[in-house]
Amino acid sequence: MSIEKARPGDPPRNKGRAAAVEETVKPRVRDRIFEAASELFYRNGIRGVGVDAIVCECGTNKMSFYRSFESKDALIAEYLRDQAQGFWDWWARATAPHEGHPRRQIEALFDSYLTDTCKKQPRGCAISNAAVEIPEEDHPGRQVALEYKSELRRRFRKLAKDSGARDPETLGDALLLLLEGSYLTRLTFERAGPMYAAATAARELLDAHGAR
Amino acid sequence: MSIEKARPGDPPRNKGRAAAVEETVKPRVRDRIFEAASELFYRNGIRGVGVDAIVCECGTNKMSFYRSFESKDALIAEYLRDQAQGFWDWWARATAPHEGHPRRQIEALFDSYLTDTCKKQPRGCAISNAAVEIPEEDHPGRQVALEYKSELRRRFRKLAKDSGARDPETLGDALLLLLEGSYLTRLTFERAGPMYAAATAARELLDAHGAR
DNA sequence: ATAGTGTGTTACCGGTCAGTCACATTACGT
DNA sequence: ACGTAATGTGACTGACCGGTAACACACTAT
Repeated sequence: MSIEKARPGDPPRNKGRAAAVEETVKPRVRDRIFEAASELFYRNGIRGVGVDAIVCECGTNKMSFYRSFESKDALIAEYLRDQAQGFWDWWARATAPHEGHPRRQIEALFDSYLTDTCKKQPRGCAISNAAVEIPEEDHPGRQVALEYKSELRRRFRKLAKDSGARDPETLGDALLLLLEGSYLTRLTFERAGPMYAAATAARELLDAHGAR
Repeated sequence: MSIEKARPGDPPRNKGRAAAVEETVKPRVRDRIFEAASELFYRNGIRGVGVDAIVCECGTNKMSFYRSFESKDALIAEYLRDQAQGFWDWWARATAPHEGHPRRQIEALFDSYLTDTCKKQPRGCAISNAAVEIPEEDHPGRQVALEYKSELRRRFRKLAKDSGARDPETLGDALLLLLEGSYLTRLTFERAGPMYAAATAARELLDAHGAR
């Protein structure tokens, strides 16, 4: 419904791209597919994007798709792994300037989320969305989501502990809830949404737990 | 993948049900369809459930379906309205015993969520899930989700204000984030998940804002 | 020049999707 | 007993789904 389905017609919008002066002038088909799939998966949801739409978007064909990926489900799993990696990279960038100051790292995460991530990610957290879209227990993408979430919990609890919080498990979990809630509300509140309360609430919780 | 698809074969599991002694011994087809659809939608996701699966589950057929509902999308919208109503009913039940004590009402909501709702709702919030599954802006179910979320925000902010919080908008939004996050984490953390930090965090935030 | 590798083309498979048709059957109120 | 309303049956449409087959082309390194 109203989601523009790509038809073999014509938007091979990455085909004859202006050859960059770089030496690697040839983005392999596999990379083009992966990039197009990532964008479509995020925008329209995993289940809402078919293989045809993906190959159509990057101007290739289904055979090339199945020469590069074992199956659509395998691509989904890889997409989620890539999203997770991107998140950890962001995490590292946000916390790096405050090495050794766990409380400031936590604050930086929430601040950075609001100023950067939140604006670029209108559809919330790709991995959480996948967890919603994939109810099948044995889907290859589900394991990725599970590992990502428990690692996220582990990190928040670690930071809470390092900050000297009185109850680091509860504080870490609460911070996780705030972040997850923030991602989720991006889906229904366009701008000026409740996610802007996250950073403030995080600081209040840090104070309540005596984090320093 | 591994989600059991209903086939016309045989689980009309509600057809010749034991006639209750009640007077309304005849659940109309429409109601049977709606009930089956609600359960399937929640369990397997909206997009993961076809019309065939629904009518098969309650032992009827597609014609009866389209005699009762204009379309699948219309049924989805009605399903979401019903879910929202159920949520508001729960809200009323949880807050009623503490009429006139907004802070206690907020605490009761979080306590009730953890003791009741959370256990019965292994797939989180049906409406949030729908917001993830439906990217189409003009889908009839989307408007329902939007209204529900903004009403939820309004209520939390109202309670926060009535409790005398110093910054009721921020507090209300933060409480909303905690609840949303709790629902979402149900999808990836089976038990002993981070949602159990929600009630504690809510109390800490209430304290931080001087709510009484 | 040639061989290999990567890529594109077209057609196809079986299955599922939402939705509709004409028609047969049941249930119920009177 | 009869009429009517509710429900069931099976076949069907056109579109899309994930996935595959056989074959043609283009580039590049030797």
